[in-house]
Formats: sequence, structure tokens, C-alpha cells
Amino acid sequence: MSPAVSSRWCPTPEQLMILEEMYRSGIRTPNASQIQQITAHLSYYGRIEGKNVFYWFQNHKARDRQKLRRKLLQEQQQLHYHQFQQHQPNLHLQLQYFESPASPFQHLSYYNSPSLLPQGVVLHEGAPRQMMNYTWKVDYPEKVDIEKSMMRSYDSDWIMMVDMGPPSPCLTRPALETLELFPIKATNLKEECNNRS
Amino acid sequence: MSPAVSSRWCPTPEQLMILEEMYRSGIRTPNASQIQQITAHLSYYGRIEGKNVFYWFQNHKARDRQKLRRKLLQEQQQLHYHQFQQHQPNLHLQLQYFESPASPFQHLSYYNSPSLLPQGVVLHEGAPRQMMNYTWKVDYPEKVDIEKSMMRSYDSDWIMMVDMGPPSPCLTRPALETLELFPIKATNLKEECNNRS
DNA sequence: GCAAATTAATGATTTATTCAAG
DNA sequence: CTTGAATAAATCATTAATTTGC
Repeated sequence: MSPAVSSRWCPTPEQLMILEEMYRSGIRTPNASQIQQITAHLSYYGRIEGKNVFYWFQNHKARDRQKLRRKLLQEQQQLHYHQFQQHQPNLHLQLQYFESPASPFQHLSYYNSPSLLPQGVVLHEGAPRQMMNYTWKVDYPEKVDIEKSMMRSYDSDWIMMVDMGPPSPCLTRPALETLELFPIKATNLKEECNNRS
Repeated sequence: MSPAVSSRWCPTPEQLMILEEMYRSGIRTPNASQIQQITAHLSYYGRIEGKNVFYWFQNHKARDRQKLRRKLLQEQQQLHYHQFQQHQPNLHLQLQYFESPASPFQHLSYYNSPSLLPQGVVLHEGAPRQMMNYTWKVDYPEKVDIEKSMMRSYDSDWIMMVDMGPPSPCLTRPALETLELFPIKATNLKEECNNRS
């Protein structure tokens, strides 16, 4: 029981800031390529993996929605409470979610440039995590080491990641030219009310 | 609108048979390594990708649960109907799901052998799918083309795939040696009954 | 002040739902 | 109607905030 280092990714302020900026810019569900890029970019500020980026957006989006939902619901109740039964049809249920308003990307546009047919990305695997720790030889059948020339016809873009085991010492890069840090908008207005336990 | 070939994976009988056998053997949520292996194996019988395997297990597990749920619910109702209010406490709610009974793997054991530290798997990327079709240069920052030696310390095991496009002509291979099949065991049904439309 | 004890956030997984090809 | 594919919701688990007793 000496985890030495944290078992889960802990975003640095810079990484967080950038991610949030991207989110604000409209990015919600980055695809594999985007994730790779973002990961590459953010890895400069500290250890990070594609799945971290993937999960971050998933969670952020979900919790954002959740927050909105709650807020609206609350407002609804307010109305019900104060103005007595003066309810809008069914506004309180199901709000529409829109990926990106219009073209809010702006300075983040470089994350959205047309595909340059990225060769390939090397993924590494290791010991499985959960239930089975088997692993057979991972020599890929002749089918896989196809070339880019072939790749192109494929417009693939999956991702797929799975966690693994022992984390290595956190080598959070120091440097980074002084990003002025402004009040990291991490304002999570705890506005919830599910009292657990 | 002439996709030339099907837009989605269409499992060959052999692939399906093998997948089902694995499922019966207890495999439910294969990890990245396993998926890679299974994919490799099945690719012999026709075109297939990791995500197909991933999704297959996801869907199969879910629909299996769903089926059971429905059945139980139905039985419950039967009871209610016929035997009049003679209900078991709350049996109809929340039954436990267990991944693999004990060691039901048996002849499928080769899919569960201990990790051999698979070098790496080459993933390819291509044109994004949905909302943004940008793609910048995918030259990975010096951080990524690390060697396996280093890899190990990383606790990754993600996989990250994303769909692809035009499937190549289905080259269904024949054969496959008769796998014996035995009973399922998995369950997990939570409770359902949402009759849609 | 300072830890142990609680509680709130949030990273990581799993499960349910939805969409659409066939 | 079945089922591959994709997304969203729910849940689990660990870390950071914070509260509290000394």
C-alpha cells in the first residue's frame, strides 16, 4: 500500500486551463485524432494520456449538462413554488444539447485543421488491469502492419484505451513559460443537494 | 449512396460462433490486450477490427441482461397473475451479476495467459468522422515514440479506436475447429420494463 | 496550527439508451 | 426486428477541500 504516486491523472493548472478553454471553444467530443493532438500538446505541461483527455471531455460535458439540468429544474420549482402552478409545458424535461454553437473555435482552430493523414500512432500495451491478467503474444497478424498507403482508404479513427497498472513517478515538467494564471475558472459551484449517506 | 460495401461490420458465421463461445466461456469485458488478440484471431475469418469485438461484447452482454430481465419480469407477472399476490420479497429487483463464475475459461485459456509485455500495437488514424474534419500534423512529440522499455512503467493499456470507413471485400475464410460450448452463467439484471413506443 | 474525519470534486468504468443499417 | 455503432447517464473510486477536535 504505497502508491508512491497517484494512481490517477491529476491535471496541472495549465492543462486544465487549456482544456477548459477548448471546451469553451466548443469542443465537446474530440475524435481520436484530436485527442492525440491535444494529448501531445498537453503532455508538455505534464504527464497525460489520451484517455485522460477523452475522459475529461466526457465528464466535463456530462457534468455541465447535469448542472444546467439541475439549475433549470430548480428554477422550475421556484416557479411552481412562488407563482403557483404556473408551469411551462414540459420545459423542465429534456433540454437540447448542441455541440458547437456556430463557429466558436477561433484561435483553437489549429485543432481542427483538415486531416493530414497521420501515419500511425504507436500504442503500447501492458499488463491487464482487472479480472484477467493474461496476455498472449501480441504479435499482430499480418493484417495489421499495413502501410499508410492502405490506411488512407480506411477512414478509421477509433480509439480505445484501457487502463493499466503501476504508475510511474510523476514527472511533471516544471518549466513552461509563465502562463499568467488568472482565476482558474474552476468554479465548481457546488450547487447540488444529493446528500449521500 | 452506394457504399460499395457495407458500412458496418458484418460478422461471419465463424466469427460469430467464436465470439459466442468466448462469451459462454465467461468473457464479458475483454481488456485491450484481449481485444487485440481476439481481433487478430478472428481476422482470419474475415475483416474485423478491435472496436467490433469491443462493441460486440458490450452489446451482447447488455442484451443478454436485458433478455433475462424481461424474462424474469414476465415470470414475475405470471406469478402475480396466476398465483395471486404471492410474491417473493424483492427478488425481482437487482440481481447480482458476476463476470465469471469460477474458472470457466478452460479451452479458451490461451486468451488469458499472463502478459508477455506486448511491444506495441500500431494504430492508424484517418479522417475524423463527425463534427470536425480537421487533423493536424500527427507527428508525435518526442514523448511518444518511446521504447517498450519505458512503456512498461507507464500504466497504460488503453486502446483507442474509432470507427472507420469503407470495409474491404469480405474475405471470409472457411474452417475453424469445433469449439465445444457450455452454458452461460452471467446475469446481472437490474430491472427493467420500459416499453418504448 | 495540524491532522484525523468528513465532504465535495472529479477521474475512471460500467451500464443504459439511442440511432440507424440491413 | 435484430444488432452494430455511438453517446449519455449512472456508478465507482480516489484525490482535494473542508471541517472539527485537540
